[in-house]
Amino acid sequence: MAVGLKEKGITFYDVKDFNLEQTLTCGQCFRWKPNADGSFTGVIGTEVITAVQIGNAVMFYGAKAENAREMLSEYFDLERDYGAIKKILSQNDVFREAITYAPGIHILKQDPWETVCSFIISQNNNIKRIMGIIDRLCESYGQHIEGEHYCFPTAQTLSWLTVENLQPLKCGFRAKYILDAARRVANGQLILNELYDDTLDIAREKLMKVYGIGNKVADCSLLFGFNRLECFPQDVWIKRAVAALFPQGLPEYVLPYAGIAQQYLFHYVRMQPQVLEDSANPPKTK
DNA sequence: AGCCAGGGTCTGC
DNA sequence: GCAGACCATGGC
Repeated sequence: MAVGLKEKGITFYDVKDFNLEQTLTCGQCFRWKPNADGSFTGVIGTEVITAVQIGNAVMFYGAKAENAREMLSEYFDLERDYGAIKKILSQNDVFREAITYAPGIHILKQDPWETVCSFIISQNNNIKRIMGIIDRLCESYGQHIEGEHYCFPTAQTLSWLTVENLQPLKCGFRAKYILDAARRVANGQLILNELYDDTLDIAREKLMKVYGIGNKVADCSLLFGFNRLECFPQDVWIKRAVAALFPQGLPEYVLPYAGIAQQYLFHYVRMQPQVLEDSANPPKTK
């Protein structure tokens, strides 16, 4: 059983436009695991959290911090009016379909360093394997919390390592990228907290000084780690979707929420790839 | 068995 | 500026 019966939880009643499962399995995070009872367990910062949704109520167990409620609300972006945003995006038929498929996706606000490091690992990789590498990274170099749960290793910790130290993780050519990012963060060449206040162009530029961070990883970091909702990361799936479904580009009214729109679209085309089977753009994959 | 994956860098035009 | 080779590894 994932949750002790006597453990006190934090409950958000009457959440709207939110689905825990959709949010945690749509490909924006890599450390939440489903339990047999329908709940999910993951680590936020230094705390092991188990979350469960019953209708419009979401309960979180395991949070010990004083400001846990606030922290959880921020992490899951529970205050934002997604209904209003979905209404705007739904003016477009494609986004309306994507939203209908998974209307409960929220953009998480994850730890910046964890997000940067995780999306470096994500490059030219598949989600299953990304999760395995990150598990091994945390188990090898993250602070132990309890049971099988570990913190994400700090940049300072990783900055001391060599590619040989990372070899058992099987992260391949990405090892040197992880180390460059860790060293830049540890020695102050890259100050992640600055990126909250920077313009998008400056923030991107700073991230892309890291060996191994290009446009896409920078945008994923800013979207999922800094809540920069106007970022529109383009991986292979989104590029395919844009080519097939938005040959003229995105509608203007989407741009302020392009990141949210992107996540609905990403999940939709990955789960329903047949929507990309357009006679004008025959997909390469059979 | 062979193509693909939430890409980026480097080289050569 | 752009195309193509190359990078590690394993999921499917």
